[in-house]
Amino acid sequence: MHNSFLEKIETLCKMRNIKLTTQRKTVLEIMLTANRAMTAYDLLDLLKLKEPQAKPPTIYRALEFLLEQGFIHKVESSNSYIICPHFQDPEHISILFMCDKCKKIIEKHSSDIEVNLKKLASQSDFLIKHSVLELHGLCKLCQS
Amino acid sequence: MHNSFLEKIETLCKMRNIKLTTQRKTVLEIMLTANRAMTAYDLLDLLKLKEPQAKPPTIYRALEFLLEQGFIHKVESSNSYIICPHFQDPEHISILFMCDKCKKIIEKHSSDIEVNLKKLASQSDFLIKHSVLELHGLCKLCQS
DNA sequence: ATGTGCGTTATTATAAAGTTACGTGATAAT
DNA sequence: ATTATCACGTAACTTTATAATAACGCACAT
Repeated sequence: MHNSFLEKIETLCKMRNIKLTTQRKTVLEIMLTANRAMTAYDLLDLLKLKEPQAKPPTIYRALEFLLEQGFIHKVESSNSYIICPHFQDPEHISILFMCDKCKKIIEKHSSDIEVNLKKLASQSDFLIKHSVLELHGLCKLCQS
Repeated sequence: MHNSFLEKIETLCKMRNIKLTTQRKTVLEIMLTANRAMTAYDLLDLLKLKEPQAKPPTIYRALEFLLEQGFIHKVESSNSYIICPHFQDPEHISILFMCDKCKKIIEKHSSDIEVNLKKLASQSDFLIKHSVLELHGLCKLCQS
């Protein structure tokens, strides 16, 4: 199931010479198992099952690490966090389609949109560092 | 200066038959004067100068009203709120270019991007209700 | 004019999300 | 071995937002 995902992450960490500690790996596993966006405190509660001493900074540190490495995204409009299936491609711009009913999130990409955004930015000599593209609405199943 | 903005808002409220109360108007004035994104508590502090009894719910109620009417946007990635200069066009998708250094926000639009986003959404039969497009980086002045 | 309905405002309390500060032990680099 | 850095533990706190309920006040129907 998600073993291959974790294995790839582990390999990548070795290549980057950074430490995927047990704690960080546990948080990743929790997120993989959940397979949906979760808040920091949701994650903290689950982390506590394995590491009862965990406190808010514990989870925020792990999230910071995972965000830096591009393994997860922060979902700004719901203050939550979600696995990024495209961590191999660090420069990608992700577009999140978020169903407001069932809470499912689909990550998509579009080079057309990337090009258009960059064009729009360059018109104002704006240098893009990070993009937050979150589209709220209803998924196919939740429309009927 | 920003009188014309307020006048237009007032006219619009009359047309919609909704009440731009003194409190709500004061909040709008504060936002217009500031001319940048502000957090709810920034706004609350300034509102208190005129209305010392104001409490968190006071500002959140005003913000809720202004958001519903499309007079302001919530900036999700900084938990703040900003005037929307395009309140006349309720269906527009706004793209916010946010300078992480000087905090200035430029709102832009692109029908190309709108079309592309809708196309991408329809590929998954996703029905878009609301868009959060926030691009972080450096503005022209802050790059040098 | 008067009550009644409903939107607005007031007040208290609490929840949710995130940070700061400081210490300790492990690791690794020289 | 020594020192610098990183990861983690812990307590306290700040910031952001919502819940629950009461009181006010105007619109308008009788």
